[in-house]
Order: sequence, then structure tokens, then C-alpha cells
Amino acid sequence: MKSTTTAHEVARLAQVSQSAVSRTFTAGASVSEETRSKVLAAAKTLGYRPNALARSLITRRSHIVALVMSYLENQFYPLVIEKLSQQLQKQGYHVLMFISEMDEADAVLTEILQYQVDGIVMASTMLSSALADSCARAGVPVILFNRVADTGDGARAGTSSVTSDNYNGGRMVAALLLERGHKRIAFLAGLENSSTNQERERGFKAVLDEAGIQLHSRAVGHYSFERAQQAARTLFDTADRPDAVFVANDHMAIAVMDVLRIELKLRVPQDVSVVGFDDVPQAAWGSYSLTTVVQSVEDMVGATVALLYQQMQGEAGPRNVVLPCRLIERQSVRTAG
Amino acid sequence: MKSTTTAHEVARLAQVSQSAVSRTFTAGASVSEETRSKVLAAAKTLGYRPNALARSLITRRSHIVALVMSYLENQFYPLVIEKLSQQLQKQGYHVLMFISEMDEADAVLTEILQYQVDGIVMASTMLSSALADSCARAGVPVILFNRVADTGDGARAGTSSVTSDNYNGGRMVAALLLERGHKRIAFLAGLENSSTNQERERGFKAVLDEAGIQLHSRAVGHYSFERAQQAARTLFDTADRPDAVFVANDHMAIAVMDVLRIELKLRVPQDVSVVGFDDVPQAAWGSYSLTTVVQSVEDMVGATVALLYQQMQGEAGPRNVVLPCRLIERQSVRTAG
DNA sequence: TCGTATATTGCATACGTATGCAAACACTAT
DNA sequence: ATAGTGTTTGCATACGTATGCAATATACGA
Repeated sequence: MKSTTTAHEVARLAQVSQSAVSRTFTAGASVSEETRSKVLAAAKTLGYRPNALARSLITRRSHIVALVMSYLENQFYPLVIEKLSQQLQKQGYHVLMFISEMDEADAVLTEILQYQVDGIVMASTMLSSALADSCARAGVPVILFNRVADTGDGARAGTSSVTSDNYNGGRMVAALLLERGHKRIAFLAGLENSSTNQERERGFKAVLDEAGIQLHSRAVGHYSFERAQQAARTLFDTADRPDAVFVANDHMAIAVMDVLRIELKLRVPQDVSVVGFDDVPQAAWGSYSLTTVVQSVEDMVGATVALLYQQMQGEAGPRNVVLPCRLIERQSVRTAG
Repeated sequence: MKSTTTAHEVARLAQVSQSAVSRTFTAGASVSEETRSKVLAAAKTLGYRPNALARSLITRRSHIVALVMSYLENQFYPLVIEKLSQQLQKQGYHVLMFISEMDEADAVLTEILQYQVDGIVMASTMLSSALADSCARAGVPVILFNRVADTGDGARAGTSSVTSDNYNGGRMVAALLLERGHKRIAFLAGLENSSTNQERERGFKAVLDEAGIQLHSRAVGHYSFERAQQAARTLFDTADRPDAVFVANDHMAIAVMDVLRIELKLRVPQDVSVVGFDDVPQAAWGSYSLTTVVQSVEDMVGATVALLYQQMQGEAGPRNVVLPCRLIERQSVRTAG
């Protein structure tokens, strides 16, 4: 049934040994130009393709990297899939997708390990430290993408991480809002226990503190569109409403903007300034023109791939990479004080 | 390095043969409860996980399905990844991602086949009929997702397809616009040679024809955001502009709406009615509230998975599945004539 | 010419698992 | 006690490839 032309069959047709066939398809192996062309000719007529599974079994490298995600609602993550897959493909690696709810990540991971993946990238998901250990012992590098381990010291737990400088991003947002003269400033949180949310909030509040300004109000959106809408209503459907809000990511910020403008008839930025985080493509759409903090997916993926290669070669241990981020001002924050 | 606890080691510890170990991990194999528990205990203490690659080598089933896409910009496709991955995981299958530009799909496919995938789903990409044949001969089912083969008769080419009823969708849009009294109606095409675009346009024009109304104007957006913006300018930045436009998908329709409202100061729907296709999440966002034709990702993926299983079992040959679609009216089409 | 170094080749084995086959076993009915 | 039936078990082999090792062929220098 399945494509069943083996190296032996090619060898027989080309009048050489199976080793010769294997060598012509292995970069840097010792084959004369003559046998090489004989093999290639035979392979072509038979439609031969090396069996990657059999190869992996013996080389102990599957050239497969697992990518674990829990939801793709936030447009940031599809971009990650696209870039990561592209960059890995260039080097002959491929992405095996795993979608898992937050709580079942561990169960999924045992499946992953059966596939003998060469590495694991975890985005929008965490894994228990027990499983992290299990991977470390198995010699499979684990990279947390856009999040760090709960323990605070991810490197100690044996996992690497790639994040942007969420703390400074939060600081930049606070500085901007203060500069524009805002005094009634709110924060709309994502997932309370996520490192991204914690860092962004910590940086944001630090600058407010330094300026002696107290947070006007706070709500939680769990990084979900619908819950962000509700949170926006809670924060703004009141007489004593804030005049600026920092939303923990763009996906929620967009939900907030629509509620403000359409449901509550508030103008952005004249009545309320809104700032997001991530710079997803939608943030640049004309209807939103959202001022936000840019996380470069390209750079983050680049760092991830670099880490993966180093650790797969065993050249380096786990590391935490933090990339700079940058504020991009559009039109969701008022200009005058 | 890699997790190297083998079935033999478990067997030794459990005082049984390797076959016994294999059998306890194979559903429906003949093992006594006694040895089974001995094996499980040993496996647990050693942290044993069956090697899926070795297993695939002998069973000739990798339980891997390749998913080929060329771009994830259109939010319709991330949803496909998510749903497909989830549904396949439930049955013990997994998704291997391939991102390929339109033109290099063939090159990528040879890589895919090396992984001995059990099936291939091609979304936002086509493959040459030569490659399709190659897959058919290899006994690997190929399912075209949201597109049909160029030949017109995809089944004959050995590939299946899952689409929604694009032709009728197009008809429904035209009927709606006519009912609302539109006479100056434009069409903004996606990729000219894509089956989705062709069918949608064909249905759309058929109804206009039947009503004796001629298409006011037409432009091409190649399913790209930027090119749709340009096309919108071409169509509408003129004195003799249309008063309604059917855009071949939501992703472009959103680009069009922003150009109309923000650049050209036209009101939607008072000055121009806009209709899209797909019903991506963004279409429901308050700022757009786009009237569109719903393609149910859930249903399309369900049909895809069903087709895959049937063909992987060899129970059925290639088939073309066409799912009904439905108009959902929001607020981007005017109500009065 | 021969000796030596180098490049190429085939043999044999290993990777970790599944499975047909026959042997061993347990049990029931006679 | 024996034959017969059904269940477990281990042995051996196969899946398709890569690779160490020894053997062979080739080139080169003196």
C-alpha cells in the first residue's frame, strides 16, 4: 500500500549494495561520482524516497520539533506557527502541532515524547516541573515561548525561555500615559498567573509608583475576548471612570475599544486612551490604530530556533533569553495633556 | 542522551519477554492480567514510553497527518489548524505542519512523503497533478481543504476535497444585494485561479445575470490585505463608483471597509454595502459587523477527518464533499432600497 | 617497479518495536 | 485419566535505514 520502494530495491537495480544507496542520500558520505549517479538514476526510475522514520530510528534524530499551544484565538500565535515552521523547515526540521488545554498539557507531553521529537516549544501553555524534568532527563530541550517558568528561575528547572522585556514594556506604557497627562489610569489584566501579565503589570505599576500616582482601577480579562469585553464594561460603565487603560494584550485591547466606542459611546482617544501589547496585525487596522508595545515575532522565533540548535547539539545548557521591545504609537492615546 | 529505556529493559526487570511488554502496550493483544501488571510496574519505575517511530516502522502507520498551508494571514486558517489538530488528537493522530509558498508546494511534498504520513490535508495550497498521482500511488490519501483540483474532476485525479457550497454562497450574496435595491454592484476577486474565487464569482454573477443586471466593476485582491486595499481605491476612488461590493473573503472585506470609511470617507452601509465570505471571528467585531457567508470550520474539519479515516482504512475512494453555507446578516448592508 | 596512503565498497549488525508460529499452559467435558 | 478447547508466552524475524570495519581499488611518490 504505502510507498514501498526500499533502498535494497534501488541497490539491486543499480547493481550496488544498499550501503551505497544510503551513502548517496547521506550528505558528506564517501561515494564515487560514478556509483552516485547510478544510484540516483535507479532511484528516479523507482520513485524512491528515503524513509525518514527508519532513518530516525538509527540516527536517533527525528528532525521533528513539537509545538504546543492551547489556543489560537490571539492572532499572535498563528504568526508564531508560521515563522517557526518556516525557519525550521529551512534547516530540515519540521513542526509537530499539539493543541492542549492548559490543564492537560502534561498528558499531551507523554504523547509527544513517544514521537522522539528533538525539541519542544511551548507557547500559550505551561508544563509541570515534573514533566520538565522528565524531558531534561530524556535529553530533549524544552523552550518556553513568551513565558517563563513559575519557579522564577527557569534555567534551574532545566527549561529555556524566550520572552520580550515585558517589564520594560510595561514601564514604557506607563511613561507614555503619564506624559500625556493621564491621572485616572486603569489596568486590564490577562491571566493572573501568567508571567507575561505579571511582568507587564509590575513594570507598569513601578512607573506609576515612582510618579506617585495610584492605579485608578483594575480588572481581569484572562486574555479572552469575551471576558475582556465584560471587564471593560465593569471598568467604564460607571460615573467615576478612568481616562486611560493599559490592556495586557492587543487581542483584549481590541475588544475593549469596541465596547468603549460602540456600547458606551466613548471616544478613543479623546475620552479614553487605550494601549495594548504584542502588536498583532489587527492593531494596525484602520478602525483601531492601536498604540501598543511591539514584540517581534520574527526575533523571538529566531532566538528560539538558535536556542534549539545549540541545545540539540548539546553545545549549551538552558538559558533565558529576553528580547527588547519597543513602543509604537498610533492613534489610541491622546496627544495633548 | 535521548530517553533510551527500551522494551527489552522493561522486560528484563519484569522477568518477561519483550513480546509481553509490546503486548501490554498494544490494545487488544493477548496478555494475562498478571504479566500485564508486572510489566506496567516495571515500565513505571523505568519511565518507559514506547518509541512511536519504531512502532510505525513495523506497523506501517505513522499516525501522522501532514497539513500544508501557504499563509496564515487570513484568520480562517488558524482556526483550521486548531480544529483539525484537536479532532485528530482525539483519535491518536497528530498534525505535522508544512508552510510552503504556492510554487514550492511540490518540493515540500517530497519531504512530507519521507515522513510516511498517513494522510495529507492541503489548505491554501495546491499541488501538481503529478504529485497527486505520486501520493495516490503511495497509498496516501490527499484531501484538498477549501479548494478543488484544477481539473474540475478532483476525484478522477485521485484526490478528495472538502469545500462549502461556494457557488450557492455567491448566489445568496447577489440575491441579498438585489433585494436591497442595489444596481451598481462590484466584485472584488481573490486569487483568480482559485476554485473558491471562481465558484463564488460564478454564483454571484449568475444571479445578477438572471436579474438582467450587469456587474458595475471588478478588481482583484489576490486574497491579500494590501492588494485588497489598493483594489478598493481603484474601485471607489472615482466619481462613478459602485454602491455595493461583494468581496471574495472576509479578510479582504475588512481591508476594504477600512479604506472606504477612513480614506474615502464613505459610510458603510449607507453609502456602500459590503459583503464578505468565510465568517472569520473578526467579521463579528463591532467595528466591522460584516455581513458575510458562513463557512463552518467545525463542519469542514469534521468532514475532512471522516474522509481521512475512511481512506486510511482503505474503505473508500476519493470523494468531493460539498457542505452547505449560510448567509449571516450583520450591519454592512443597507436595509432600505 | 614496489610500497604506502587514500578513496570507495560491501558485509554485517544495530536501532526498538510488532507479530506469526509453535510450545506451554490452564481448564472443561467426557 | 484423556482428549479437546482456549488462552498465554517466548522465539525468531522483519520493518528500512546508517555505519564500523575490513577488503578492495586507485593514486601517488620514490
